[in-house]
Amino acid sequence: MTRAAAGSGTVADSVVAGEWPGPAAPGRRGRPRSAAAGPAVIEAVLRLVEGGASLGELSMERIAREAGVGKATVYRRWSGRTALMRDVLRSLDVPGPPLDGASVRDDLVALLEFLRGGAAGRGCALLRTLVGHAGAQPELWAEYHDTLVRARHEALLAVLRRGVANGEIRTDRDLETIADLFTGPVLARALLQEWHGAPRSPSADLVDLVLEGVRPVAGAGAGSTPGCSAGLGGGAGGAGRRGAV
Amino acid sequence: MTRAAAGSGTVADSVVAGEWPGPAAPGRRGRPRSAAAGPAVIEAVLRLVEGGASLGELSMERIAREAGVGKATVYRRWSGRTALMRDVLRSLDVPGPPLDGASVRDDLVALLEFLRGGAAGRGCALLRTLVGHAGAQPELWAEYHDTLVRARHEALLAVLRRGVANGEIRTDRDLETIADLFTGPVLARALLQEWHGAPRSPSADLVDLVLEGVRPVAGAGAGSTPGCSAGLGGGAGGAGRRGAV
DNA sequence: CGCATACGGAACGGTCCCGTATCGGAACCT
DNA sequence: AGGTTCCGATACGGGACCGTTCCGTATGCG
Repeated sequence: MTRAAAGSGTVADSVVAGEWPGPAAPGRRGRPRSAAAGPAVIEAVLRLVEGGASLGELSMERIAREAGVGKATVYRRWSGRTALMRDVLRSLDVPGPPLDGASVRDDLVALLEFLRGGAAGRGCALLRTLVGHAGAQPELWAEYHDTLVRARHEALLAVLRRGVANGEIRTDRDLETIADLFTGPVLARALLQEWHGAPRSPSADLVDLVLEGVRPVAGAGAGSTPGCSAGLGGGAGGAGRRGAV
Repeated sequence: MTRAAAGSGTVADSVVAGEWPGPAAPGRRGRPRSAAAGPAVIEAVLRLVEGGASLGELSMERIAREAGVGKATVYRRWSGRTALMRDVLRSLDVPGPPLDGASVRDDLVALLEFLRGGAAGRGCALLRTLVGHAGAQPELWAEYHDTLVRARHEALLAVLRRGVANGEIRTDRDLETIADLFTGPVLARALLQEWHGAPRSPSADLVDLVLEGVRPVAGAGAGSTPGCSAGLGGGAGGAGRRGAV
């Protein structure tokens, strides 16, 4: 095991070496498994997907070659392509951003910025690849959805509910629809745009624009409606905060 | 030619039979090409993609089988998979909705409704498939983008510019960002959601919410800001129109 | 009618991949 | 040292697909 683990251990850093699949018994007798081979394979998959490969082009042979690993070593750790892809997904399951709860607006900005960051690099490449194969590999998509999407969606809904309680968000619209207003533009741009140096407007602008739209209308919503023209002026930049808790 | 053209000619209806690729000379001598085979192949590709097949699973043999057509017949009309896919994309190039220009809001609703409709059926399946393979097949994605995306994006921008001229849309934000606010939620939901009976909030709600957010803020934007609390009340349903021209 | 061409079907050689097996060597435990 | 296991590499039989070519048949033009 020399050629593996050549890349900067992006994954290896976040995973305890040795906890990879397979019968890694404690009282093992012979030569122990290389701690680097597993992460090297995961990393190779991510590198290939990032390079634009679709799932169909991800042959086990190519993965092993890219990882600098024998094919048998891959099969020794994973039962097949499905099990491997599952662990690739889990390797991307990083905790979400801290939401201090001080300001709904700031939490939304943090969430969207986190989403954009995750959707920018290899996360975006994987998301695109999986979206394209969601029909062909439903359980893989379900795994992705349950592992990476659901938690963040729940976090977003929690923030939005706080906004509703504060009176910053109108109650006469479905909360899921409002959530789509925030995440939709970020996801759509990540998925569809040139995704190589694509221009990105700041998350703060997006949040401010949408917040303006989902604010309770006068004479309708429940809570206290902030002053109608209290918004920031016309200037650019992420000027004043609005409606803190 | 008996088994082809079995499906309801969804594509054949919109294409002049006989204009399909290949040396279809006018003064041809022998047996003329079947007018049904070409559309049957296109239809088969769409059917397969709609059924969840990724590009890698779209073998020429499977396409021919699905179309009830010999493989040689496919190769007689198209030089290969790339040329075939190009024509599949073009078969989906339907004209956009009529934008009467009477109301910016109504035009936006019409555009989004059209977008959602196109992104709901086979258009959505093809979009997902292509997004997944955009890295592997850049020229195919470029063809899709130029054929189907660009025109509608330009139409949307034109409507938004009218909104700017009317004073319905603030000028201190990038128009592309504002366009993303409208299209992003629709596209993201079409691409990511369960896409089998996925719940959809009406386009009108989306337009009204976003329009509220992109309205010029008091004391800043150029045009006349419509009355602050002029919006519709809290009720559900697609109530009153706002800010007609 | 007769010919030219298209048709569906089947086969070709070639390439790639799968999942398994086997190799010589290397690493680790007892 | 000896035994055991993992390592990368390579080879295997089986299968799918590619793009082409050849059938025997069907069909329309001149």
